[in-house]
Amino acid sequence: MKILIVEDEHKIANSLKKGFEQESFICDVAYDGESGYDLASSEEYDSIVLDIMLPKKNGISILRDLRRDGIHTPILMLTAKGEMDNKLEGFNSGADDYLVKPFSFEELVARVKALSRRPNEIRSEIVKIKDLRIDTKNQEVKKLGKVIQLSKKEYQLLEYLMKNKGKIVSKDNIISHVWDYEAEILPNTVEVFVKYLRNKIGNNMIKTIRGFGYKTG
Amino acid sequence: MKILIVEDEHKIANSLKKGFEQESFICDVAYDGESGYDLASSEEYDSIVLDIMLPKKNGISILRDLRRDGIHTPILMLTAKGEMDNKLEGFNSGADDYLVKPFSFEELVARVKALSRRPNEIRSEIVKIKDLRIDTKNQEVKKLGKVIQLSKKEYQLLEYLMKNKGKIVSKDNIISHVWDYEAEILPNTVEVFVKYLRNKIGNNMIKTIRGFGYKTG
DNA sequence: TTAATCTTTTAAGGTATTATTAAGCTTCAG
DNA sequence: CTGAAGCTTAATAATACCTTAAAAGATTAA
Repeated sequence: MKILIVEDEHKIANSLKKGFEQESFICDVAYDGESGYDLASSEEYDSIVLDIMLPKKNGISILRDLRRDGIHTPILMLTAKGEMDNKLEGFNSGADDYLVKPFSFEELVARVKALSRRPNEIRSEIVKIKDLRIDTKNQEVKKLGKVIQLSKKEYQLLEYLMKNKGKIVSKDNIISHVWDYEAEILPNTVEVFVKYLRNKIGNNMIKTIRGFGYKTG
Repeated sequence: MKILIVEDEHKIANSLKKGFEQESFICDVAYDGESGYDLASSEEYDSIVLDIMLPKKNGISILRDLRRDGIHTPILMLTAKGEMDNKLEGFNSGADDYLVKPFSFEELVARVKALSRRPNEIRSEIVKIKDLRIDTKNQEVKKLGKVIQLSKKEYQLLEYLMKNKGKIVSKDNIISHVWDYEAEILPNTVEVFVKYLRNKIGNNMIKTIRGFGYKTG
């Protein structure tokens, strides 16, 4: 179980870290909004504990940006009492839970555990190559943050290629995985769809390995 | 703080009751599904602890009916290990938390406290997109402050779409969530209801993602 | 109850998009 | 140079979705 704590008060942050480690969590800490956002974007966490008031980039902005990026890691917001008005705002930006300071550490742990235990069907898997990322839950493809519209077959083909990034996949392979079990499809159909994809996501993403198949990543 | 425990094993139920009373909770117990449902409908509780396997009416059915009745009391589900598949189902039917047996009593208390402490903002959740807002507590939909009259199914569909705003929901998804568990409904029915909704709330709210489903927000 | 009204579901026709095939062209290895 | 493998484009077939209307179920009022 790995979590991220984003909290600018070093004293609080460190005692939280200690506490969670005692509960056998693996625990990263960020002391400002920007590095919090960067870590949350690049690492895979089971949950994120996120303070609202932060230097450089506030918690709500982080939350909003992460969700926009297609990152659905469960997030628990920490709010000071005076920030009460932000609660609704936080929820509306996609927080999964929140806790008002001061809170008992036991309660925080219980909630984080609850969040992390949520079945991952709710969360989504994200595969990315270069500047292209697909969100397998939302079946959404983005290049440099811009959504690319794909048809169903195009999407399925791309997902298959990207899930096998680094490997060479033959046309037969593709046919048996992307089309129905015993679909009678010409290899040319695959070529055509590769062409469609290249038109949409760029020519440099899918490489042809003559005689063997295609390779991505 | 008043809670309801619905558990058919008298031994467990009674020891839970004792434990909670020591934590100064007021505590009702029901030993089967039907009386559990009746109590939950007629009394006001801060939280409900609900076993899944129950005589007469199972936990998921109780949960679903309560939510349908507009009762949003926080509910914590108890699941035996073998019932793991039901977790998702539980969450999807509107459970707020769940615990897998066997669990420590301390953890149960912590979670129930956490649930009961949740402010009503969560329960009567207000979801809004653009100039449309729905109040899930009152099942009221407003556009630019003006109330929009929706039929039951129309409302349920809209709520489901808006609770998943930003995500693509497939017709199958919609069918299994908005209609009854084993309802035999044609995909066309969903299309028709989308049309009805669009007529009432405007065409720009629900986007069609051909081949995948619909997206809101 | 019965009629009147509203809601839910099915059915059928139309349209636009997507999937597939075919045919000619290009590239590359031998 | 040649033949196989792959690329590309356009044409055709299939299908998803929209729309309208009407049938089937509920609900309400008289």
